[in-house]
Amino acid sequence: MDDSILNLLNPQQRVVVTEGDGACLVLAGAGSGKTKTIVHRVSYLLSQGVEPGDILLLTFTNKAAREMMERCTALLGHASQGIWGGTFHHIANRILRQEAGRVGFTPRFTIMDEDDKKKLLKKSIKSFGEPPERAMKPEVIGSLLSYAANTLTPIEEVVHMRFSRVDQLPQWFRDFDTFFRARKKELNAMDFDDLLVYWLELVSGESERARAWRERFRYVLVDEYQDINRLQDAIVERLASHHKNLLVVGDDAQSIYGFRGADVDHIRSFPKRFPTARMFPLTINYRSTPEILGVANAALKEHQQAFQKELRAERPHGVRARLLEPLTLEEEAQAVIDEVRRNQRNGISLNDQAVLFRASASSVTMELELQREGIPYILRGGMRFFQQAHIKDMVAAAKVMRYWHDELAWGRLTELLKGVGPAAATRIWMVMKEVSPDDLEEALAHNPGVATLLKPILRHLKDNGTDLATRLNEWLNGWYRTYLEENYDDAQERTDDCIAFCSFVSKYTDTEQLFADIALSERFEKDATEGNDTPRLVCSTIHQAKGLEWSSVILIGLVDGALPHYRSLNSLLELEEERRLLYVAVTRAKDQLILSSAREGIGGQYALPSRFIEDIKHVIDRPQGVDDDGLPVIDIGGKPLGILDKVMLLRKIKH
DNA sequence: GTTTCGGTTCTTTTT
DNA sequence: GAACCGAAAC
Repeated sequence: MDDSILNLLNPQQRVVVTEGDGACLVLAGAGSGKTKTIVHRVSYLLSQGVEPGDILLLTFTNKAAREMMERCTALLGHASQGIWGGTFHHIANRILRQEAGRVGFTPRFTIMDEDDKKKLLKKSIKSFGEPPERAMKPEVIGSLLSYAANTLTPIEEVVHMRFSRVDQLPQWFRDFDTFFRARKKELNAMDFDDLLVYWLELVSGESERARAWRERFRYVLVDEYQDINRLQDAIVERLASHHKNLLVVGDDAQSIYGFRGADVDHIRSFPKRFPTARMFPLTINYRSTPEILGVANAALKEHQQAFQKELRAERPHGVRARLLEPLTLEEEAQAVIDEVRRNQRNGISLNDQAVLFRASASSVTMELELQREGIPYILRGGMRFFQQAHIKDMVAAAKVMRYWHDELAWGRLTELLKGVGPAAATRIWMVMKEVSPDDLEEALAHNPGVATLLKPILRHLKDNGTDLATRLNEWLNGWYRTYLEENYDDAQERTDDCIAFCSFVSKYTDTEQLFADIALSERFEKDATEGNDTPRLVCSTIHQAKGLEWSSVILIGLVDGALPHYRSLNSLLELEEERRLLYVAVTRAKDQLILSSAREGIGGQYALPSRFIEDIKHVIDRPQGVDDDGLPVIDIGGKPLGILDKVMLLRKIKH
């Protein structure tokens, strides 16, 4: 390897790059050049003669995966081709497409998103029988099953811990789990958890293939390791069990995926589980000003950390972080826009600014105001393109056109028809599943009822020799557009989305890849942002912002109920995770950090300033003229006012 | 037995 | 908005 490249690294980073063999735990604080170090490690391995195909890079979110692979390409050019890199789910999909037969699926298995899974769960519960002794929503049942899968805990145990007094429930869950698994195999459909569950199955045991996969990757590197759950950890451990080169990088202060089974304990216990493991701290922060780091450190002051690491600021001093305390959400949006505009005047491009929030709902008002003011933005998080009902209808049509025998897709499509509900949809599927497109005529002749119902859409679904995108277009113009017009008042926008979807489809020659990319939301966002170089303000959830950085970061919705989220308030563990979310948000900022805490919460409720403000108030500037409740100072003489009095008074003043 | 319609309630975070 | 529930309509 060229020494000049090594010289771009600090001594802490360099030692990871050149001595990262065996089991290694890199404790990388926010902004300490974590991704840079991984990418250079890869570069170093290649320079030592390691084949690209022998390296596996794993992360958790699409964004982080894309960032990592892009930086590999930037540093290594075409030499990076052949490296296995992506999210756990992405790599699982890639491997399972080759090996599906070994775990009871065919290579064309479909991937269900949360909605599909919920629907199937509901239907399965109906046919299997409700849980005894207690009514339970399908979501709850689903999340218990998912938790069990992701933590490698027997479902009975999970249920027993959660509902200790009900003694038939664990048994019911065990049987239902078996039933549901079988049902998914019957449908040839996997949910997100299954991708990991079957990947683990594939690499476990003593079969020839399992052993081959365990020997497949000489070097396994995992980024954001603090977000790993037990299932993923088991996969990683197996994959590295032969060559034993496992390098994990993470920061226990940034663990924010507890809700999907992630447990900081994995990173904290890494040295115990791999006794030969070496630890490498990366403690120099290159990203943020000392002022911003000060806020980050203050936010974590009360937080229990296993690995104490004093993050050192490398950059010179900048401006102090500021807190805005507007009354309403409109005022908050307006204040944010003022800041954004001021930054633009000071030469900070929209590209280098971000508005972050805890929950997508917090962004609604923000979005409206941005639109009104004509500020270009991209929204990350919340309802994604492929999750919208009309796009899912298009996908279902595509699946029927392509695969024909797809029960879920048929169900979705037929229920769009007038006079078809769940019952008729099942009847139609019973006919279609026995029939191939060729002998369709005959089957329909035997089932005139079904034939009548299907008449409006059938001719669009039959193969006519043209490519998928063209056929989707015909289906859209021939029938679906009319359906949208009859059912939605925003039919035009939805139609436009469908047209965009058709052009997306036309870029693929490999349909399986197309459907996988849709299910894993891989390519679309990249696609949507390509070829459009207008600078845009990023509006993102904190989760989606992880690993990214901007010159200016504005965190909105810093109120109790949003951050920390009200559903986390009664669990100490979850509250800690909320605190880490604040830490992640703060450490995204390079030069300027603005926090905003409006008195109006989601749904017009009165909102208190976030309890976390208490911990950071000495390192931020609070606005003048605001009292401890975050409200404008009101003095009407006489005795001090309580919060409620003040709110009532302010309402009056406002109107 | 089914579908449709109208009113009600809620809306964390990601793969 | 959109998912859900109960009641009316087919």
